[in-house]
Amino acid sequence: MARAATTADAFNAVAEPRRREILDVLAGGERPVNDLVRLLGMAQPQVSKHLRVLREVGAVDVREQGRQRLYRLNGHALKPIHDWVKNYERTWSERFEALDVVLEDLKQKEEGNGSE
Amino acid sequence: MARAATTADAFNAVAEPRRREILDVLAGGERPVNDLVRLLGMAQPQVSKHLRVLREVGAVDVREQGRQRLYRLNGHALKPIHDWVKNYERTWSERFEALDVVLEDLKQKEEGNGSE
DNA sequence: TTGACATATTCCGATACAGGTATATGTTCT
DNA sequence: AGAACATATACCTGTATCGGAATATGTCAA
Repeated sequence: MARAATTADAFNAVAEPRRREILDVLAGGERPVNDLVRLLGMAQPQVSKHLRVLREVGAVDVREQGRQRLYRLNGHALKPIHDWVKNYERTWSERFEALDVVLEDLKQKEEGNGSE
Repeated sequence: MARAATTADAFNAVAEPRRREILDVLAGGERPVNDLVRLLGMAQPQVSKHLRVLREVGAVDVREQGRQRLYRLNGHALKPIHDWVKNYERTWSERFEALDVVLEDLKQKEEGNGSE
């Protein structure tokens, strides 16, 4: 078995920095392909290919308008990533560390009550 | 050029589901390799290999103890992922959508003041 | 219809992965 | 020293990628 396909899920699709850049631009609103080509300075075929991957994982939607294709962000596809990574926020956030202290404290008291 | 190395950054390292599983276990505390092998039901060499990748991107630290190597989570390496994805939270969170409405409203009023 | 424009697809070559299996390295115990 | 244990590394194979270049598909305009 080789590495999972880039289209396997959002995690794999978004591992490519260029695709994140594309999403970052689309976060500002719907865009035709050529806008992305100009704004990101990448070749048109590569943009189309990256967009295909993003479409396959549901991170973007397309709409046809004349000879243009307008791409729009669909952030829903990124929710699983957020859901997973947010559980690690405590490892660097002071706010969560403080919360951990409180919870640990409560736990101590509970144990005290239970045993005495 | 081929796909970026799995060790290129946390995004690539974490695109592999097995490696996320490993981190999820380590979130519960320090563990020797064999614990991971048993808990995740994967072959020992694969676990070692995944741990190497996670080490190279700084997502885990190792500590030697006798013949064991205790691996510990280092969530800091995941912060860039969180920082990136959290900006998309508005696309699925009702709370953020409500905030967007408020901000849009403020913007309208400002424009009104400016032009009259 | 011909041409200009917008986008997608195809073919290429190089690269690196992931799992499997075998083996190497290092440590503890007797 | 030798055996048992814990972990890491090496080698193999199939596969999917990425960028580049060329080309195909589709739409509008004169």
